[in-house]
Amino acid sequence: MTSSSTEAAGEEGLGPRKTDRQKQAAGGEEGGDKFNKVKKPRREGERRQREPRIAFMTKSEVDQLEDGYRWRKYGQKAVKNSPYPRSYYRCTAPKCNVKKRVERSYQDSSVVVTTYEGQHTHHSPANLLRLAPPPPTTSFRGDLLLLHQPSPTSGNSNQQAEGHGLLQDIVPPLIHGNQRR
DNA sequence: CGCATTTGACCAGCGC
DNA sequence: GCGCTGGTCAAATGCG
Repeated sequence: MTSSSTEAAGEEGLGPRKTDRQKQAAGGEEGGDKFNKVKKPRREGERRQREPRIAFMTKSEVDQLEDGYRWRKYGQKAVKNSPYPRSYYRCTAPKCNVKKRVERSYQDSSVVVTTYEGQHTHHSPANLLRLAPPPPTTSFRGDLLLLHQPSPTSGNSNQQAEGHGLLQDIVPPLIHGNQRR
């Protein structure tokens, strides 16, 4: 976190999101418009949309990889490339717009592809708890495969070093196989 | 009671 | 121009 920071900057956005979705299944007489645009009005600042997407494979049987942060599942969709559905997680922190995308490998059901988007702006709850439970036998961290991120920007060679030190930045060294729930 | 999860619906972008 | 996929939100429900 000292330098790097790609660009992120963040702050902004998340403003005009009042558009009430209000499903048509409510009450009944709504008349007028049935639904307003309720999607991402990302329009301001054309110089955006370049967050560091880090995708890496992790050999694990559970989707909820305890990386030290609390994730709230906000969606699930089935992709065509995989017979398994893809789960979308988001950091529970209000100021943390970090998103996580968990998908199972279509070849190895024991391997899940986790794609992190953004960086945490707060400390991990696990750190505050100071939990230090020694994992008994779970050693899924042994297999970590870095995936490359294709750069859509044509003409601009955007293929910099792959992850490397970046991984340690997004993955805190605090992983305990303690699963609640 | 609170929080996390689940499911459905809708939109936006891209491809053909 | 239309279709499809992917992505996100919103409300409801269940469990602790």
